[in-house]
Amino acid sequence: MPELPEVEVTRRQLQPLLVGRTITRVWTGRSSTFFLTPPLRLARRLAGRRVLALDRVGKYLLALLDDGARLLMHLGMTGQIGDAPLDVHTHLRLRFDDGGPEVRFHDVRKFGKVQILEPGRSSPRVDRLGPDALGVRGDRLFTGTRGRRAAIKTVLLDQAVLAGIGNIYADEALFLAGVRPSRRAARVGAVECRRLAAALRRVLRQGIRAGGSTIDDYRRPDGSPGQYQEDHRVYGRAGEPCPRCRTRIRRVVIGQRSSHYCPRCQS
DNA sequence: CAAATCCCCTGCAGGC
DNA sequence: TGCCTGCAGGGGATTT
Repeated sequence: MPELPEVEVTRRQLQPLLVGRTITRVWTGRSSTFFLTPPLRLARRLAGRRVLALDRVGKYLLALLDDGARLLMHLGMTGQIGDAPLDVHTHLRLRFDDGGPEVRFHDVRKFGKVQILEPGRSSPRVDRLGPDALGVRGDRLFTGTRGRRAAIKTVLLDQAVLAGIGNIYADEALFLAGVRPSRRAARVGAVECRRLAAALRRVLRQGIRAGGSTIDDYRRPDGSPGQYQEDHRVYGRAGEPCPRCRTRIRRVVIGQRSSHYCPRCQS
């Protein structure tokens, strides 16, 4: 479930483990779904490279290398990078010239991805992304939802409109903004868009501060779980009382995704 | 063009 | 106890 906050927490903790260090040895697994760049080529491209920076865009991490290439990484559903477990689900291991701790990419479900982006080149995966959700403003949400007949929840999950929102933070922001997830996106007005944008920024920042949400798989680079799940107001709380009005939280499926909302507070 | 559907992958919960 | 089914979900590809 890594969404923007989980990826950002990963970026911050991973930064000192990658940036400034030179990769000496690379070990890879063989999963063809995980490696967008074939494992042997990826290993050859990484060996000897120094990492200059670690950036995030939406749910993607981008490690800038000293030859101008970039390593694109996505955590998928169950990815963990850093001091991750070493077992059959470990797909990538990086060792460094300083003899310090190795960095591992572990991913049980293999929805995660790694890919080398050669110097000056990008990827449709990145190019397609809308603006990063952490700085979203109401007007962006407003223009991004015009002409969209789909549910507002579905549009929030569209990475081309906003990059970084996933199922949890969409539900949480919609609750804070008082907007029902099933509402048609185009019917959400400018005022509500502004309120929704503020709610998104708020839940994303709160999520980062709490170290992300750990439902079952997510772990920070050091292996510790996040804490934001404790603060979830509606996500995963179907049947529990709304924290604002005590009405039972409802769970419905919207766009193949479970959605949670308060039928009284959200319209 | 938008939206709906399918698929990838694995562990786990629930039913019998 | 063990087997089977269904579900979770990010996101790309395909179909409607």
